[in-house]
Amino acid sequence: METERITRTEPRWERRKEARPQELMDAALALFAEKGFAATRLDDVAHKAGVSKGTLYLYFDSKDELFKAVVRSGIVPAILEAERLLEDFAGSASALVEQIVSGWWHLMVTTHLSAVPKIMISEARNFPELASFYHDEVISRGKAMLVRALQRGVSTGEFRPIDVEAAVHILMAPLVMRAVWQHSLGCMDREPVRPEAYFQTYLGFVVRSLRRETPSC
Amino acid sequence: METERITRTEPRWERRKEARPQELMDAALALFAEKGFAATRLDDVAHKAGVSKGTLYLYFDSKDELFKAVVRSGIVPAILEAERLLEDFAGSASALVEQIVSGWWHLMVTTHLSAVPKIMISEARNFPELASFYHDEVISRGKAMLVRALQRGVSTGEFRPIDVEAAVHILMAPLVMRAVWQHSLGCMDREPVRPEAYFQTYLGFVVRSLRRETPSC
Amino acid sequence: METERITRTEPRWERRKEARPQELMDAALALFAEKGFAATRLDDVAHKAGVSKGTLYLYFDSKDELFKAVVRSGIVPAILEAERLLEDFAGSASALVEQIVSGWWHLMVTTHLSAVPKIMISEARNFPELASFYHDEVISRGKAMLVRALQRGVSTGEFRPIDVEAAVHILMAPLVMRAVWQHSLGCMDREPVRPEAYFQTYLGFVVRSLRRETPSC
Amino acid sequence: METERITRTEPRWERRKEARPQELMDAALALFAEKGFAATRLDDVAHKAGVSKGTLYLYFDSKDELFKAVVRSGIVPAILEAERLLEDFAGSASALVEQIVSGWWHLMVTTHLSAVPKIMISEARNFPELASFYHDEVISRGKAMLVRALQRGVSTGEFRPIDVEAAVHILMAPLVMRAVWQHSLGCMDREPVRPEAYFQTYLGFVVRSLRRETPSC
DNA sequence: TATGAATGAGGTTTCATTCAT
DNA sequence: AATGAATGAAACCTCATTCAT
Repeated sequence: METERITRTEPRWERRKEARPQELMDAALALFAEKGFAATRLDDVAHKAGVSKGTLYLYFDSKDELFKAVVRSGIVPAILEAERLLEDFAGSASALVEQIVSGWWHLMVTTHLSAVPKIMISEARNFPELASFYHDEVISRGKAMLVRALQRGVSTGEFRPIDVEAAVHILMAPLVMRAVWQHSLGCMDREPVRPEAYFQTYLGFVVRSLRRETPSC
Repeated sequence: METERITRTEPRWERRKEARPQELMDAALALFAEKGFAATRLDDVAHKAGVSKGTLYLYFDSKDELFKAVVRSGIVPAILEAERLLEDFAGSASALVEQIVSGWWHLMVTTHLSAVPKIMISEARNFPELASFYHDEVISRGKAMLVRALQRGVSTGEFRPIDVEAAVHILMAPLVMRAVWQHSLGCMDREPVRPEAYFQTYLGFVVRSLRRETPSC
Repeated sequence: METERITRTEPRWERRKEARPQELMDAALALFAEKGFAATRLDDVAHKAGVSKGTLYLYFDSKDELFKAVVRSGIVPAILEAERLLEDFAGSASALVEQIVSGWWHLMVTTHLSAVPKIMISEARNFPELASFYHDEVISRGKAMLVRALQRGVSTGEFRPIDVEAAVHILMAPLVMRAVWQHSLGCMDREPVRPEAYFQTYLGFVVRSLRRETPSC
Repeated sequence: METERITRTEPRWERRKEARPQELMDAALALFAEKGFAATRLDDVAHKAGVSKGTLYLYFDSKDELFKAVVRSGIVPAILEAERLLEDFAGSASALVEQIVSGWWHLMVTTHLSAVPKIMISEARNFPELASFYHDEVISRGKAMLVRALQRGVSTGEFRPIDVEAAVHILMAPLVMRAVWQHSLGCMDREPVRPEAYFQTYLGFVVRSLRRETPSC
């Protein structure tokens, strides 16, 4: 017992109060996205974050609260930033729409947040309160931005007249779907469509779908 | 609330045993779509189908097998019928595309099958074998139909040149997304877009996205 | 597998829907009395009752509900019967008091219900709702019986004037204490006082405590 | 609510480490009495004593040891003092008995020690060793004092002949019960009996129970 | 064939205890 | 001496699965 004193060099654990919540949420985000909420075990979340199960409960009151924290902290900052960016956008309606969809695309490509839409869609029914929160804080506000952009284009005559509400859903679908797909059936694709090709083709579709008809000669 | 049983016309005691599997799969489809796979209890499935939990095991070996049977029996017949219908389609590429998307739309609107894409997307990662099956038997074959239609349009000059693979994903996204939405966050929409408006707007987008550019004067 | 067919003579379990609840409550009563509520494991309760843990949950929603059921089903019938017996009691106040305390003593000696006062006293603070129920349904009604008997004795001059409310507590204390003692420190007594000696001495004290002073000569 | 700290007169930083164990035991006594042993969390004990959980372990090796220390330090000094007081008591047997019960009553009313009988009764079965200690050091010695007093009264003819062992239990029951009651179901009493009324009525009962029968004329 | 009581593995959650700071 | 973050064993509870009836 007293004989080996030098052996233990590294401590059994470290004290990392500040970093823990984010590490745990990152681990949880990944697992929720991969397996869904119910199939994710807290043991695995803790293990992935490099702590024990008990530690998780120092920072989150329950599995539900962890899930909510993951969604809230993951997406709300992004929507806020988007709103700030667009606040005093000066360009054409086309450019504005392109800015919005590019912003979303960029967010999904450069971060792990594409998992959030997937888990929200998968689990909305089991978390009505969270779904309500997500609807109010993310979807409504995201839609509002796009609705305003389309209405501006229509009223200036830059876009043809359209059902703006329907159009927003239709325009966003390929972007949301791509994110969702990556975390579910996408891994089955033998020859997945490359991201750039997908987005460029998508942009081409958006432009042609919206612009005013050029009178044929 | 959750207790509403499958409607039956025959009296209980004459129910032929051949009908049982389908009744159970119907009940399961509804509950899987609503709550997800893990959160659905077999007790509830059995109760909704009007039988006891033990009976369920006379027809399905496990919860997993029930799930697979639901997906398989729900969607494969539909894809088969679609292929048969399109086999000797004679019209233009536009008409062909419209036929395909209308067929899907009709299927989703008139049956409960819109739940299948939702649960496949939600659970694909937990059922790799089933996901593989679904990919091969449903997605690949569905995509193939649309790819052929687009290629035909492009080669005849009816459509502009496009990345056909990407286009298929983008074109289907608003349709799949609509189905998925209904079974998740859709219930949060205060003023949901009416189905007809959605589909008509969608069709307008599809047409304008694909057709050859009219040379401006 | 197929080779040994005669070996298994007794089934893995029996179906005893009717008897289970009482068996479980009996087991729980014994263990709650011995170890207290928190220190009793449901595993042990189930094992003592000869079933598995899961079975317990077929009959009781939670550990709390099991505890409440034990108390309720154990004591309420006894109090009811006591009230019925005393309803048209015709003898003297002394005889009435003796009837009441003898009834309690008999109940404690001939059944396992002496555990109920012990666990109620030990756990009252952790189950305010149950304590309230017990107070209203058992203690209040028990006290009421004794209060009436004492008042009758005082007003007929059979007993000396006393503070009836205080007297009830004091008179019951040796009876309740004896029950409680048996389930806690009693097992430490090297030479426990025999039940009959205890009760006879007690009765002697009661009589002398209550009866009117005989005027000294 | 539970957070009220032990009142301190010295400022925090000067608190001598000698005071800590008693502060912790005071906090523990209160919580053990209120919730029982198992339901008391060491976090709460530490918090109530104004220290952290880790500090508690500097003074007590485990929750069990803390519990034992609480009981030991709470009650042994009291019994010692009682023995000293009674050692050369010169009055009548009646006065001696009254001195003993008054001494107990006073102790229970003026300190928080009434919690000790309650927790010992509740937890005796879970702590056989402690129960044994308590039985030998407290109950036996307390009983011995009363036994001697009664025997003296009987042999001098001041008391009537009685079963002394039984009488001791019966005489103490109303006192012990009152202490126990305060920490359990007592809080349910709508109109609790006032302490003075209780004790005076009790004393009246004791006197009449013990004194020699006055021969009726 | 049909039932539903019984099972028990596996998950979430709590909290006494340890130990890096 | 003091802290409180981290641990992990152990408890409650759920529910897919089995099997006596």
